[in-house]
Amino acid sequence: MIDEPGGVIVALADPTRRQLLDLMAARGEVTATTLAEALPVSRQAVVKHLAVLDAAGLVSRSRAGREVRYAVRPEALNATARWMAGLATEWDRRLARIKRLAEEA
Amino acid sequence: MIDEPGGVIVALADPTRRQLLDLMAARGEVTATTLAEALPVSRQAVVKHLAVLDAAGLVSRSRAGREVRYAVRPEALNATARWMAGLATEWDRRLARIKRLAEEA
DNA sequence: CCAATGTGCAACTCTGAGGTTGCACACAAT
DNA sequence: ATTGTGTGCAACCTCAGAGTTGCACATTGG
Repeated sequence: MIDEPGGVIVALADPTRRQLLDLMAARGEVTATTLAEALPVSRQAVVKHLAVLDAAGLVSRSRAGREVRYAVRPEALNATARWMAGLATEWDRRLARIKRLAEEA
Repeated sequence: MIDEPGGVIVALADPTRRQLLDLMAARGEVTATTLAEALPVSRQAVVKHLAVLDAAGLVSRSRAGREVRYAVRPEALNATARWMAGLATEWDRRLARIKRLAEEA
C-alpha cells in the first residue's frame, strides 16, 4: 500500500534520471562521464542520479579498470510495473464492492 | 522515452499521496476534510495533494452540495503500469541486441 | 616518469514541493 | 437568522534534492 518497490517510483520521477535511463538503454554499458557529455548537467550531477538509480535497482554498476560502467536493469522496472498493475486491480475490486454495497441498500 | 504518462509517476512519488490513494480506495467517495482527519497533515495540504492526483487523472472530483467528493480512478494507474511494462520490454530487447552485436565481433 | 583522463569526496547554492496559518465565502440545519 | 461545517484563496515558512565548483586520488598511455 504505502510501500513502493524500493524507491523505483521516486527514482523515475526525475526527468534527468529518465533521460539517463534512455541513454543507457540505447548505448548499453556507459560511464558517468560519457553520460554527462550528452546532458546539460555536470558529471557530478550524473553521478548522484546514478547512485539513486543504483539504490533503486534500476541500473547495475561494474568496474573496468579505472572506469565505472553503468547499464539498465529491466527487472526492477518490470517488478514495479507488476506491482502497479496489481494495485490497479485491487482498486477495481474495492470500487466494485463499494458500488455493490451501495446498490444493496 | 522521456515522457511519462501525465504526471502519474510524479504523483505517486510522494508517500502522503499514496496514503491518500489507499484511504480513498478503501472508503470510496470521501471529502478532503475527512481524509485530513486520518492523516497527520492539514486539510490544505490534503487539498493540494488531491489537486496533483486529479491533474494526473488518478482521482475523480464530484461536487455534492457544499462538499467535494474524491475517488480513485484505476484507469490512469493501469495505463502507467502498461507503459512501464512496455518500457521494460524495450530495455530487454535493446540489451539483447547489444549483447548479440558484441558476440558477433 | 609524467601527462592525461576518469573517479571520489566535500562544501556550497538555490529552487520548488510539501506544509502551515489565517481568513473569506458557500451551503446546511435547527 | 445564526450557528456550524466544508471549501477556496493567499501569503508565508522550511527543507530536501538537483545542481555546481574545487580538489584530491586512481589508473592508463606515451
